[in-house]
Amino acid sequence: MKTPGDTGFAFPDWAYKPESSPGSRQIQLWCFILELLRKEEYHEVIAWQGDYGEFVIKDPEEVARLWGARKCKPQMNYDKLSRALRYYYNKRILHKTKGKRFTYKFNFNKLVLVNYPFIDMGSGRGVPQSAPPVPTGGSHFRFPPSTPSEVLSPNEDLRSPGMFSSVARRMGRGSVSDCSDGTSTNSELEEGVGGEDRGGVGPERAFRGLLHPRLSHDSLFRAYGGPGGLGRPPPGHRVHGDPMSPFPVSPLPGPGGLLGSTLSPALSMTPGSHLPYTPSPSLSPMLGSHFSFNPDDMKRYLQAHHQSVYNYHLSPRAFFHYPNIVVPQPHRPSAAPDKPITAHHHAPSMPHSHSLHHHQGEEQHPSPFKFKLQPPPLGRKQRDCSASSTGGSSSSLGSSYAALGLLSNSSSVGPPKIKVEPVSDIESDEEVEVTDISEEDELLDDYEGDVFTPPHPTNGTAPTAITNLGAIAADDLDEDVFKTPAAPPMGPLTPSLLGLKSEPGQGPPISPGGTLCIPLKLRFKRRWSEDQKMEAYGEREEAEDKKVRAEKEVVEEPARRESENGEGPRRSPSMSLGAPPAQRRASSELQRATAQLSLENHGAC
DNA sequence: GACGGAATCC
DNA sequence: GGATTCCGTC
Repeated sequence: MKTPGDTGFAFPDWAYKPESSPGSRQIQLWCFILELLRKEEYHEVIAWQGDYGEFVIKDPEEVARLWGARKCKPQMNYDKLSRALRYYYNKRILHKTKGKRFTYKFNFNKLVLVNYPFIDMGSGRGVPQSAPPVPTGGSHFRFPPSTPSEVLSPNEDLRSPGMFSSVARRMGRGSVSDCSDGTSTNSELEEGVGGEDRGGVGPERAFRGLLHPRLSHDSLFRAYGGPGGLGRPPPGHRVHGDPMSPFPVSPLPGPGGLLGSTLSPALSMTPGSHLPYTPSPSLSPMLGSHFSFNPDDMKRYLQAHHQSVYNYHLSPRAFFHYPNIVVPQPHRPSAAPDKPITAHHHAPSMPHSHSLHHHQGEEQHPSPFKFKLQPPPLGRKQRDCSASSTGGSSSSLGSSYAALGLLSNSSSVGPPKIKVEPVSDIESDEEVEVTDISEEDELLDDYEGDVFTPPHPTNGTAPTAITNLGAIAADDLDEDVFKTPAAPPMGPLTPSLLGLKSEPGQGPPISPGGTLCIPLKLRFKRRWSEDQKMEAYGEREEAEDKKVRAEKEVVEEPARRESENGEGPRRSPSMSLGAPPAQRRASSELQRATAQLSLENHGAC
């Protein structure tokens, strides 16, 4: 019923490129699907419906026929087509909306990667897709006060179609990442939770969270189109409270969808997955700024998002990898190892979450790494196997931990196949992909008692230039984001924070070395050698940590299980910060500079 | 209906 | 690599 055009479902143009690329005669299925979704004439066959990015195939056989026609496969049928669609699950381009027949959901986040390969995600490490592992599955997280959602009155007609379409396009431009992958994950969560849990951090909040507090509905409306704009909902379109919607307020862009199109398709399709961090004011600036799905804006957004996510203690998985940018590796608190780890899930505790630990050897915790046993998405056969093999858990544990020592080759462990993944490690796309989403969700809860330890730069992405985004987040976001409810248009997470150009009105950050007015590049140079030393030291430390940690885990795990609820050595009290403010600041400087250089380099492409 | 393995095609 | 085809299973 709804199409991007008539509902404000403003997906970026690239998402609708018929053949993806001019010379490509081999249209991909997802492109074809989008194509159909975009066309009014096929609304009776396939249409957007439900959650953002979600669509329902109303006439499976017809869609299959059309697909077959396009591919010159007259024998095509829904069974085959659906098989192709299922292959997208692992690729995280698409996922199934459970419980709804013929209903799938796009994960545009992934598609962004596909269409923006220039955005170096770090050799295969894609967007932590959807599932930016939300610390507590969304139900425990609480926005910091003064989030846009609180600023915007529920009565304000943010759902105005006109506004949506236009605002959406604007905002959407700024929401490329999602981190979501969470999309999938959260999608699962959503269904599992049945919507109740979304009350506090529901889609509405999520979407509202994208609006800058300062941008009233009116201003947005005026600024971005107003009535009659793209996205005017066609008659009969779902509106607020539509029973068809799984949400109190349809997250769908355009018709009834609160800020629907506001979200970029690239952004997690699942509001719930964003909630934990979407509200970050860091995204707000994007609203008013000129952001579009062009490389530069995309990169800016990604960075902002990256940091934003980090600021919200999301799993490292939720991070993109940028060239020369390596996520920090929070060190576990050496001082308060027993500290309840749940605390770190709350924004207020953030200030101490991400430090430059790896630059401060003395502050480092013996091991920044944490490992989490994660059952792999068992195939039917595998499931059978594991099911029949009792005690698989323990045995797998053993083997898993054995694999731990390998770290980079956990998959090589023999059966029982239980994936051992360093919680802190940014998985490669493939790794993420093989992880069963639903299981991930379940694991998210586990994370609650755990700590998301940022990945270690073992991915081969320009290990030399370490840009500690986490530090930035901890350094700046913590200080600014939550302190300035009524931030100016450019908000707390300004370009400078993102390692971009410094805003004229915003003096460059003061660095320890009194580099206040020194250009980023110069500051960068000045810091370079110094940081190199620190990094070298830090990396050695980390390598050691990992090693020791892995060994330690292997040894301790059995004991820990035995002691059941004992106060055994927790794997992670981590989110402490080990770096002195001054050093964090210094590193932050470096990161900014690096980020900028990185952007500049890419911008030149 | 949905899933996913396996073989195969292009 | 991205389907397509077939098929067993749930």
